[in-house]
Amino acid sequence: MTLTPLQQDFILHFGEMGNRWGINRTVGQIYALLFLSEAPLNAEDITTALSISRSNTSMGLKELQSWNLVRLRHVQGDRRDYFTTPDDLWEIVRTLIAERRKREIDPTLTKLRELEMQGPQGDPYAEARIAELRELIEMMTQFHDEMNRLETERLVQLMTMGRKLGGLLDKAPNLNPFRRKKA
Amino acid sequence: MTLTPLQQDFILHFGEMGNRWGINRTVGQIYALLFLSEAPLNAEDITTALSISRSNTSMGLKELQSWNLVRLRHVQGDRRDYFTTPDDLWEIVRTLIAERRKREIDPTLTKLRELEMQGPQGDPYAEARIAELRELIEMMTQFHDEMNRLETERLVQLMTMGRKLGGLLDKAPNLNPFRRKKA
DNA sequence: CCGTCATTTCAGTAATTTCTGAAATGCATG
DNA sequence: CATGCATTTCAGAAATTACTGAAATGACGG
Repeated sequence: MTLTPLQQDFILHFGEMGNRWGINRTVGQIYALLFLSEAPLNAEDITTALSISRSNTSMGLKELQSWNLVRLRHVQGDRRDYFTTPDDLWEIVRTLIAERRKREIDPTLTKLRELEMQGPQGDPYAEARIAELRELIEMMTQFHDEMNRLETERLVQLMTMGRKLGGLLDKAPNLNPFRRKKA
Repeated sequence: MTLTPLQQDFILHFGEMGNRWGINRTVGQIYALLFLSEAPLNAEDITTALSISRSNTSMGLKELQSWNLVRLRHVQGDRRDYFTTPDDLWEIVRTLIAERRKREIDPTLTKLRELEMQGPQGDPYAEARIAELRELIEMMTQFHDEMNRLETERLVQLMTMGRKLGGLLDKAPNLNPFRRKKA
């Protein structure tokens, strides 16, 4: 496995960004390599392409699988595991959002509910703050569930509406208690 | 500064989650403490409440300021700096999204554009993949810009529409080339 | 079952990040 | 312009995370 300069550049960037994305450099690089490769790659391919140890590749792939970011494939007459990323970028985005929610949001929602279950503790401000935060997170996760239900085509329609979105909301029936707080 | 059990529990949770959110434990704890405190706190308050070093507090506050997550306040006749979090949770969410975009998305968008500027490199698959990724990120960042322009009231209206959202899109004028790909 | 090859695990090491105490800097007041 | 506080900086220590090579496990074909 030898890389083109374009691949090199892209892979190094993903490696650097890995930290910020909550994965390590190697995992970012493995993902970038798979993302740019049309054909599925096996662990040996990845190991040589990135000049890392075989065990590091194994751990990186395990991590990517735990994120549901790679797909396992098999090639006829070859017992090694091959990996790819989905062709559909929207599928990748959906996965990323779902997994980040699972890791970054859901545990906190659980904790907030747990704290509220314990009832008043004589700290009204903190209790109100926690309740408000829980409500907001619930609203956002419910919205995410709804967005997830939409077909990609609809999602793209919504996202490309631009300035028209405000106008469309005007036409919507008055569905909820938050609408028109003041006016 | 002595903490209630409720505060303790919440603060420890935010500390643990800090890693996953791309900040460290201390920064998460400082934020949690400020979030639950009605009155602004100074660095000394934070240092004693969390049993950390004064310098660690200083660095943590600097980090939170770089994220625009805390507000600096001053108290009459006291030359120390006091800190709070915004009362409005939606403002906090907007800030979080904006800052994460700045750190996690924008640099990659820049890099992708840079790679495309270099023109064809004889690797059509990788080039197509990069172009597709750039387009998707551009669509999402533009959508984010639009959402950001909406007043909170409108945002809440949109988010609480639930199942009605699909129906509303039906009523929307056909604005874009992605709509109705097949049918 | 045996041998071969692929993958995973794991203990030790390397690299990185976080935290501390001490020193330096900044800044308002008398 | 010295003094007293508040804050920041920074070098080293402590803690955590990432990576490697070697050994263990698994899985298939003969």
